[in-house]
Amino acid sequence: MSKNLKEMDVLRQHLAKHQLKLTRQRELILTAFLRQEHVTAETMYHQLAKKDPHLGLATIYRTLNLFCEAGIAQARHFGTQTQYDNISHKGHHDHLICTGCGTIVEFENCEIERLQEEVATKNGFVIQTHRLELYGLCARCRH
Amino acid sequence: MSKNLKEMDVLRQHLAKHQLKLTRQRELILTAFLRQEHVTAETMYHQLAKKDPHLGLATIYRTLNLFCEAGIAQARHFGTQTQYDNISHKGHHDHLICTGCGTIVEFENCEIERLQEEVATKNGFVIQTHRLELYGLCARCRH
DNA sequence: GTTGAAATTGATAAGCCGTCTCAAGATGAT
DNA sequence: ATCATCTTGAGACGGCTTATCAATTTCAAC
Repeated sequence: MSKNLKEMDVLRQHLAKHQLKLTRQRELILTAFLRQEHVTAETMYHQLAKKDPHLGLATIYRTLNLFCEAGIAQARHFGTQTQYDNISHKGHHDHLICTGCGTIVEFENCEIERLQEEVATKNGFVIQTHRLELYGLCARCRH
Repeated sequence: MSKNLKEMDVLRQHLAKHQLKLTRQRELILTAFLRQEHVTAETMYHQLAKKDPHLGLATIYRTLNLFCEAGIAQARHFGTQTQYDNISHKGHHDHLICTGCGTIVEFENCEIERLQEEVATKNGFVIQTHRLELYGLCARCRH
């Protein structure tokens, strides 16, 4: 629970700094968001329909984008949809994707991350986020 | 020119294997495509409007997707649009992307490639292709 | 605790990108 | 040259996201 409080404080500070207000909806969406690694606006819409049937889809989009600006979430385009990643879940953001059956295996490799930083620095960049996807055939699909 | 011939052969083989036909439009689009590292359908549409004012946007989308299936191009979602990358530019298919100004710096890092293979093998995968994008701010946009 | 200016919400319209549809035209095996 | 088949172009369509706007909520100042 202390973890959620931390994120809530980040949000509160961001709101204060930009003259925005803390609403019931924003609290509700943040709490639900922090329970998962990555979501789409649509999935949150369905998840939260039980708790608040009147919560609008537009509000969810607006709020998730707000989280991105506050540095709590990170948007990522996956296929045709936008995934919102929970930044506090470090690691496991890279994907091995089987082109045969569609299986997705998440992995993390510190050495690769380190080399990425190295490349960025060499080019004068400061990395905010990254995306690494390896496409291939899993053991089963190779037969 | 020998390089273009090679890609044209790859396309020809793919077409033959799938009972598809080599059309004037496909040749035109391939030639223009091979001159660049990455394009969007929209930019090609404008570029080619001079050579063939009647070339439709749908045809460009269809053809670029065909190139992906033939292994000549690779689709990548950037922001709200889809970028089609020229795969024949070996060694420069990884990207550093500035979230400020949109600048794209291409790079290659053998060590990262090696580690990717390692991760894949460890998980029973054989890599066919991959995608690595580092998002951040370039030196200029950081001020 | 009231008040009131300013921000937020929900519902829906609008927008954007990419795909689908289909009649007209091009291709290429025979 | 023929003709079955594939392709094209133009616009309609569809999914995802953002914009619009009247009604509501928040919160700082009384």
